[in-house]
Amino acid sequence: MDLSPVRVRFAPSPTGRMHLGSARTALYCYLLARRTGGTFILRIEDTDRKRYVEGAEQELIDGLHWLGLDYDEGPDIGGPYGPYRQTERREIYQKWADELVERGRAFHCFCTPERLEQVRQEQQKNKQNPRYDGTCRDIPLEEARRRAANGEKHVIRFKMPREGQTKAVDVMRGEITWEYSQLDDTVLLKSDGLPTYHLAAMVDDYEMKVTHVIRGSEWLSTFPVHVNVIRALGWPEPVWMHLSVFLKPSGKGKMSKREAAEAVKDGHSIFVMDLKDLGYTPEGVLNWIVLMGWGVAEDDVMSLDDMINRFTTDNLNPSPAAINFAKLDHFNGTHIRLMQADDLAGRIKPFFEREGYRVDNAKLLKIVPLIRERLVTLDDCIPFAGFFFKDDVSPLPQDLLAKDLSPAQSADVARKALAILEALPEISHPSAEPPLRQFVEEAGLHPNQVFGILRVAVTGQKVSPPLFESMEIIGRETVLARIRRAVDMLSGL
RNA sequence: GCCCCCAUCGUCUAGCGGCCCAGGACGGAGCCCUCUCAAGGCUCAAACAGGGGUUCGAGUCCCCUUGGGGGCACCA
Repeated sequence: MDLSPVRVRFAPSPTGRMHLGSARTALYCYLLARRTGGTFILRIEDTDRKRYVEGAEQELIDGLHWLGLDYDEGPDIGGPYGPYRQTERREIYQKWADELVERGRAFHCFCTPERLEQVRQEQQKNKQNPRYDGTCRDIPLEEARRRAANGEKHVIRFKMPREGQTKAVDVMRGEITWEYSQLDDTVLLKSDGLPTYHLAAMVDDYEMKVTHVIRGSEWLSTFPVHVNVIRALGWPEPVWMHLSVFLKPSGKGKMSKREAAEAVKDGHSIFVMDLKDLGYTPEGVLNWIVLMGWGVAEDDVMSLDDMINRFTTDNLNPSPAAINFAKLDHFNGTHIRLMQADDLAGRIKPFFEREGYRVDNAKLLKIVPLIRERLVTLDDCIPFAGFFFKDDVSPLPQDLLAKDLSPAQSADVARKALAILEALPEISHPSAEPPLRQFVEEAGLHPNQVFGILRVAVTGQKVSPPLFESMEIIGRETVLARIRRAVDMLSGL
């Protein structure tokens, strides 16, 4: 791979929520830019005002920031080639559309949408490929300009050659060939004066000196249109990469709305900002998506910096990839375990607060080592450690029963353990474990029978962080009070 | 229907003609550790879609078939 500095852009349209596919495209753009010491640009492709969604641009920006994919030029921070929002660049597209018309490579088309729709249906009925029928293709330029000047509604279409073939190179796939007979006179400028993607993106990439285009493979079919527009204008061609699509977990087809909803049901989502709320970390998400379409032989746990150092366009994978949420869970848990205690504490604190707990930082820092290797997502801190911040716990009586022991026997065990702990001036891991273990042994019980009762008594739950460490954090008086209460409950069974 | 793309374990992938009776990771199974749940360690099962070529030799190159995906808008 050539390592000279690139200029790449992530160019989403603000028409919906930021999903995994966008995130991966952005990530690869970012990696290539950072790897080569190049520039990463954010450009908003908002030329479709019908599909424009309020707030979508902000979610895109938030998503990139959350993931840590900082861009060097963009709508909110500016840059030398702005503006970076296409609706703010209309005159530029106008100018180049005119240039194409001037060069005889584009033409005014006055056909109404209704007529075109009719033609399309006719063609389909006759089993022909739907395509522009060329009605306005040969209107003399002066006449066309006169009609346009008179305010007649029109679009500008690219005048695609009628015969022969055209070729273009995608780095992942090599050379691709199309017959011109299969290509259409694509609309470049809409009747509202705004450009379509096919013009806008090419113009902006040229004006913004983009050297490498990384985009989704849904653009592969219009790829020949794009290279023809660029060549008609005599512009230098960027390096092209069309990333594979993400398939739903079953591998059968693209992620659908229904599928997306299904994912949410079991705690997952294909939307970046949902993942944040669900307790996923940028590290986990990034590590997960970077490996979908780009493979490494070994050592697949990577930080963003690792990815930058290792990324290369040489082994990008063109085949579609099925989304596998189990793998996200794995990477998320792995990165959580890799975090420094204070870092992790800072990240789970908002999740406790979201549940309404008042969080003491010093206490939180003591809890982190106890739960770190148990968290798959950050919000798992609630089931594992929520009780640390509760004034009281409410164990289920039947949960207090030890395996193979009657209520009376369980109560007896609890009473004896209580006595042992009451004899201690303070309850800590080192002070509490030896005498309790000794008791277990002398009583001929299984450790779990004794510790299980205490766990439920003290934490209120059957699954918890390690018992002695937990008791130490909770504190002697509270621990004793809770065990006394458990003794009472057991006696009443 | 037409055009284009893709094809290695269930999934994500390594492999760019001999280093591969195919490596890693997730998931699965088993064992160990163990106060619960995890984490961790060890072990196992699991793939080159099929058929033709090319070559001394093919997962790797070519063709066909099959399967999958994307697209066929005044949407991106």
